[in-house]
Amino acid sequence: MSALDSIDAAMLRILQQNGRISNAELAERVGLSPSACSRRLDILEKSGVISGYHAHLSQKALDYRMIAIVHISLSGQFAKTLAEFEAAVKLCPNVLVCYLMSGEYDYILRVAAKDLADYERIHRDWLSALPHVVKINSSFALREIIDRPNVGV
Amino acid sequence: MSALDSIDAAMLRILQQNGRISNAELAERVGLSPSACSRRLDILEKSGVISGYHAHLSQKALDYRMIAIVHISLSGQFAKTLAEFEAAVKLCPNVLVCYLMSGEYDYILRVAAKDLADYERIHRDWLSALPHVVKINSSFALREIIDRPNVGV
DNA sequence: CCGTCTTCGCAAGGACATTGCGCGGGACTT
DNA sequence: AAGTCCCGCGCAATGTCCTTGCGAAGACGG
Repeated sequence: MSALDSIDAAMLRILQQNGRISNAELAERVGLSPSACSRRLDILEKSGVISGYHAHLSQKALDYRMIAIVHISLSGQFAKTLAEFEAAVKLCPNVLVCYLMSGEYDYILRVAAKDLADYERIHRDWLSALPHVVKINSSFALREIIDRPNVGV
Repeated sequence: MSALDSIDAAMLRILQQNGRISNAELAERVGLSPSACSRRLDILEKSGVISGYHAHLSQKALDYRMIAIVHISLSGQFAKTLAEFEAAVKLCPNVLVCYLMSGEYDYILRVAAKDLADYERIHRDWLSALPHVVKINSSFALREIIDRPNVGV
């Protein structure tokens, strides 16, 4: 996998903001012929630099309307403890985001649920079953103020 | 704007997972002719149900590598106080996500920065300038475990 | 029972994506 | 410095796809 040059970077910047742009227009905006652009795009996709394309829906169209922010502390910071926790949390499909954090808690999770009953199920079946957890703190999003896919978009 | 039927819902579900699928294949997977599918997609986009399409990049390709989670408390919960804060926070391009929350803090923000110096600038120029703030608590993501665009993807 | 409205499928024309091919410029060797 | 290799480009062609106009079928209400 070779390094990204400035044309690749321009392509990525455009595709972050408009993932459904046609190859022809993308080529024009980065100053390439459509064929060269198509070949570069193919490389970016196959090498994994672009991991996918996704439609961004307005909140009223979403099935999963409820967002919970979950702070979790583990019983230790040993590599094995972290690895076991992370392997388990990856299996829960409702966890959209999970970061290992600095600060008071070890992990922060963003969990999507359809409603409160659905969240109760997720909490019971998934979150409570995560290994090495000593503290779980759930907060709910009352309202979404901003949800941008990328910086400055 | 009419309600979404089951075909619209199927289209949205597919487009959430593959935003660059061709109209022809999308039509086939929801059981419509390409022309009918194209017209429905046009309506979904123009009515705002689909707010955009975005390429999802692997973290190594991103300019903005550093993620900060910022908890903020305001001096009150009056509608005017919240509205003024929200109007101000929307102006900062580095704030990717902002929720009004239940729990200890009033707002939680996900902020993207290029590096620590960039974050220091954002904190100084934007976050510190937000109105009615009485407490700011920044934590940094040490490692990304999960970053899914949608449930179960 | 008829008019209207909506949404479908079909067909055509124009745009688009992709692949093979040949060229040119840079790097490296002799 | 000349030769060679190799990577990436543009061009061209072909097959596919997207879109729009058109007519028909069904739902609904007067």
